[in-house]
Amino acid sequence: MATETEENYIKAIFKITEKNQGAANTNAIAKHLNTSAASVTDMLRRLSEKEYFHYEKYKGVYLTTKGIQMATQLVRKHRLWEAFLVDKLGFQWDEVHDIAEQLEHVDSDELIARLDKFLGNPKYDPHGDPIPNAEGKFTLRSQISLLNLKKSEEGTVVGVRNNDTLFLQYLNKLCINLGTRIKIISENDFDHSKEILIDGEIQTVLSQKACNNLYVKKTIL
Amino acid sequence: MATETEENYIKAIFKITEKNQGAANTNAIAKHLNTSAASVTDMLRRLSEKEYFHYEKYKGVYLTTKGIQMATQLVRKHRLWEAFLVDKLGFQWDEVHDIAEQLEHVDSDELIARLDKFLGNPKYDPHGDPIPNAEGKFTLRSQISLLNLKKSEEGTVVGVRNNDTLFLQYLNKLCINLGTRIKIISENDFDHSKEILIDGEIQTVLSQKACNNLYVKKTIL
DNA sequence: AGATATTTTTAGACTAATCTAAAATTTAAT
DNA sequence: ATTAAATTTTAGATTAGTCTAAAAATATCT
Repeated sequence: MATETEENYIKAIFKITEKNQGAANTNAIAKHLNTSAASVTDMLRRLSEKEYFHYEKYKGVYLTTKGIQMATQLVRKHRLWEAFLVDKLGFQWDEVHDIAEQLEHVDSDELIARLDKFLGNPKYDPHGDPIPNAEGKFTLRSQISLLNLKKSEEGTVVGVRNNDTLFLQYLNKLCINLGTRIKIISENDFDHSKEILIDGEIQTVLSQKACNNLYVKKTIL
Repeated sequence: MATETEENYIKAIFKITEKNQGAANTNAIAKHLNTSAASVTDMLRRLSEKEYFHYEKYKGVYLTTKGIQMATQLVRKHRLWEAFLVDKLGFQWDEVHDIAEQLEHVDSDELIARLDKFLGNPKYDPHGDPIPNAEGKFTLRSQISLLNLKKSEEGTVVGVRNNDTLFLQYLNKLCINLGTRIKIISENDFDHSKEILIDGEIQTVLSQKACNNLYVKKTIL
């Protein structure tokens, strides 16, 4: 089991990398945890032995699969507790963060499974943020166009911007339907076209215009 | 705010003095907290500056009013969480202690007030132990579970904890009803079962689970 | 009362997490 | 391409909580 401090470091790194798209640097983590850069370096050096993340001196840090799993479960716990505090105890949505911050460190899988069920397996917390399931999967609520999906990210098709027949026929030919999984293999900076993988099988290229027309729910993990 | 460790020391001292009627000694605290006597001495010396208790070398320790208040609030929090885990999340009464042990350290008076209300201001936890109110007062039980009846003590059945059909049928078979007198003949330290005498006639053995489920009014002898 | 056993405390050391100040490295700018 | 600025790391210290082994105090038993 990880200590509370360790869990907070993992969560901070997760949040920073989620936002910044790239390694989390020492100063950002220090600011996030309200501690000194020296402390962070120290902690990263010791914690990196536990393989939650990759750490290279002066190069910042990014989570391993193990680290991402841990962070996702923490997010799940945090958001379930927030849902409990608002839905059951009648707190306002802006009063619950600090309490959930404490509750999320309580260690019991059984507790979280039962809490989830008690709340009716909610998909979103009181802030509208998605609650990961026990396996760590969750979809972003707001659908985004494929334009906003970055390299190596994945999403599920949920719709199109407009029902242009030609576009729908085009999608058909590519075997892209509602529910189809799409992964971004690479992005072309010149014309903003994207190389994509359809349902883990077919590989093709979509133009910027096509990407803009296609809505997906982003898959985390 | 006290650290989690500090809170655990206060609670241990409270429980020991509650039982032993007198100062809590070093060894007892060490055993209770599963730590060494040396660590306890060390902790007592440092903690006594915070005026939660009086400490004199070699003489043991007893709580001040401040310490008793703190301990009582911890007990309140612990028992409210246990009630939540059993009544709302469907845990068994014997599964909740370790989880409540973690939850009780979450720091928010507002949270506890709302939890209390949400549970319907319960007077007793799932083990039949009384829950102190926000001011630290709690009602003495006139009814206690058979668990708390010691060897050679006697009581009259006044109720059951929950109306589990199987349990009621079981009681029926043993000729145990409201008003039945029960005397404890012996206690088994291994599995906490008790040998009992029913209405001065029938002798049998009740498991810990059965004892916990059966409420009696203790007969003053 | 004196010897023995038990309990408690001290001494010294360890780990996790933190700090400040100084040194090293990377990034940005002229 | 140097220099300046920002970032990151090291060095050395601190605090809370813990440990073992040894010393000191108290309790127990003839």
